Amino acid sequence: MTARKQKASAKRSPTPRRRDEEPDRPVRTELTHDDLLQAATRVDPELRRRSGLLWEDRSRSTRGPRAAFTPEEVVRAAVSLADEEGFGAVTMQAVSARLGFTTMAIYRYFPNKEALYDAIVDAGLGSPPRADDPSGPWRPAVTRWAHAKREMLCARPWLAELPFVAAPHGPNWLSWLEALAAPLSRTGLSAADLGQMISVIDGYTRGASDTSIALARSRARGVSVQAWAAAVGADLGRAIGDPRFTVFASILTAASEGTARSMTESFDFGLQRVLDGVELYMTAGSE
Amino acid sequence: MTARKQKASAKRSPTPRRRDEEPDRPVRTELTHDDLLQAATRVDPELRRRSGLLWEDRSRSTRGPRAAFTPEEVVRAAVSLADEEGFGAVTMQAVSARLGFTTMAIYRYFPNKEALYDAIVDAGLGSPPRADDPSGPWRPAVTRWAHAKREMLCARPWLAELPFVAAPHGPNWLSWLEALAAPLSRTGLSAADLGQMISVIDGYTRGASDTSIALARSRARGVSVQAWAAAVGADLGRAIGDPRFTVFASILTAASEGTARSMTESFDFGLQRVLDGVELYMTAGSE
DNA sequence: AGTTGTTAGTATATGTCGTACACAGTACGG
DNA sequence: CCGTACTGTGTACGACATATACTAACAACT
Repeated sequence: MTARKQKASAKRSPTPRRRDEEPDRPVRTELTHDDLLQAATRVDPELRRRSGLLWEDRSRSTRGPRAAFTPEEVVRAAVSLADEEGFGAVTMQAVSARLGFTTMAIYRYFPNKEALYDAIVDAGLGSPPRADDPSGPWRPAVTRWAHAKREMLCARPWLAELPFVAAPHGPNWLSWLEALAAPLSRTGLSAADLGQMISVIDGYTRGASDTSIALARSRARGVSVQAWAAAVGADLGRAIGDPRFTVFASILTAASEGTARSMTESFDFGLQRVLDGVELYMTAGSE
Repeated sequence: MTARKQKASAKRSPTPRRRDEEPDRPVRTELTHDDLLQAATRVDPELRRRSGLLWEDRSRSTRGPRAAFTPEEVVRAAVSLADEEGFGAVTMQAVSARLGFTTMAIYRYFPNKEALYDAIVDAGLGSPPRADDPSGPWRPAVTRWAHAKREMLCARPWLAELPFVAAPHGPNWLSWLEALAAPLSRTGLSAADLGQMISVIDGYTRGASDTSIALARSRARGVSVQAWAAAVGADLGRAIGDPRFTVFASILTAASEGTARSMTESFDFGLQRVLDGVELYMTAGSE
């Protein structure tokens, strides 16, 4: 009955969960880049395995029957499933059914659903666009990068449904970072500052795309743009007239009668403000 | 068979996809603020109900037996469950068990899990910090807001696991926006520009907190900081030596020997760049 | 006070999902 | 040409969301 979950709620026992090699070291909130690389030597075996599945060549032994399909086919099937029916539709059964095999067949290739998800995420990210001018000015290149990333996220709105920072980072994830780092590095900023700027630009791109992503996700589920806007608008509209949200309400009503910007224009406007800030730091630092 | 699994909530109608009042209107990608408010009049009934559950007073009729608990208690139990054991532990069974009732009892208060999640998200957001100086300069106030929001997200890392832009926005969600809008409005920017700046700052805050959130989430699951850093570092470390990621690898190695910034410092550094951009636009526009 | 209808929590059942485990067939390497 | 490592399959189980039918409480109207 309910006794089983009783255990879960009462389990704040002396050993909370997983054990690590350093048992009672005080937890530090602050973390430096140094820590990051220092610690990379001793890796949690579970996460190492997940990461390995993403990066290492998985060539199978020549013994036994020939494999009927490849991990890539599994991932392809899963990605198209997510594209067509949303991320929630990606179940082990649905993926295997699409391939024409039993559910358990997938487990020969991926130890569990998590591992499959890791692969799906990296595949879903795809490759960043080629840099058209590898020595041109940084700012238009970065602008193109941000728009491309936003478009990619809108095209695959299910990507934003999972916390992919926590997951192992695959080749495509790194490729996107590299594609941003390359033009930025032409600014002559220090390595430390470059890392910062990457996180500023990537952070804005990801965060400011949220509304567009949500819209794209709803549309993928068959909700019309009108219905979606109605739902969001109705929520925001509750601010109007409520004494707790006077400032926000005034923005809302004023904005509705002013010149309306499209979402892409909004994104670009914000991006240019962010890049202004980056540029200001560069010029102020160099002179 | 490709299991026809819609989102569980949308599966009752004979037609798989949800129908809207405007059946075949061509889908428009671009959306203006105007559309948003225009359309808010005709609201999708399902979403309206979810939104109503968050906003409207749910007083029950006086007939029948007295209620043994309130929706607030359910939400409180669910939030503490998420805090303690992660968002994945929030199941209908676990929540009800924690309250000491049967699973189905919750369905008297929330029509389904989605509706409960809506409430949990808004409760998890909590209230934004009180503005200490309602007429002081905008920039420190906005800085405090961003840090507060980041801290809130790190304290409840499970909030970032769900796409809460798509969900109905509750009172707390609007409160956070209001708390950011208030100091920003003192800049004298136009309403349209204010809306933009809100999305810039909120977008950066949300996006740039990702790494910290992921760290917090791992820690909440009992993974030590060292193990987490090891996993992330091991992935990033794969860039080093790989000809595809030369620029990024050089940033990585150079940064590791330079002065290390803490994550909070990094966040603030980026935030100040963003605010520089905002400020630049203000001053450039006004003079 | 007795009746009645609404409502609250419960019991039970069904279908989906992830995944453990044992199996039977396959083909390489000895 | 046989053993063995590996293949996909069949079956089973427990967690989970939720529909449906129930029992009992209790206010309102006789």
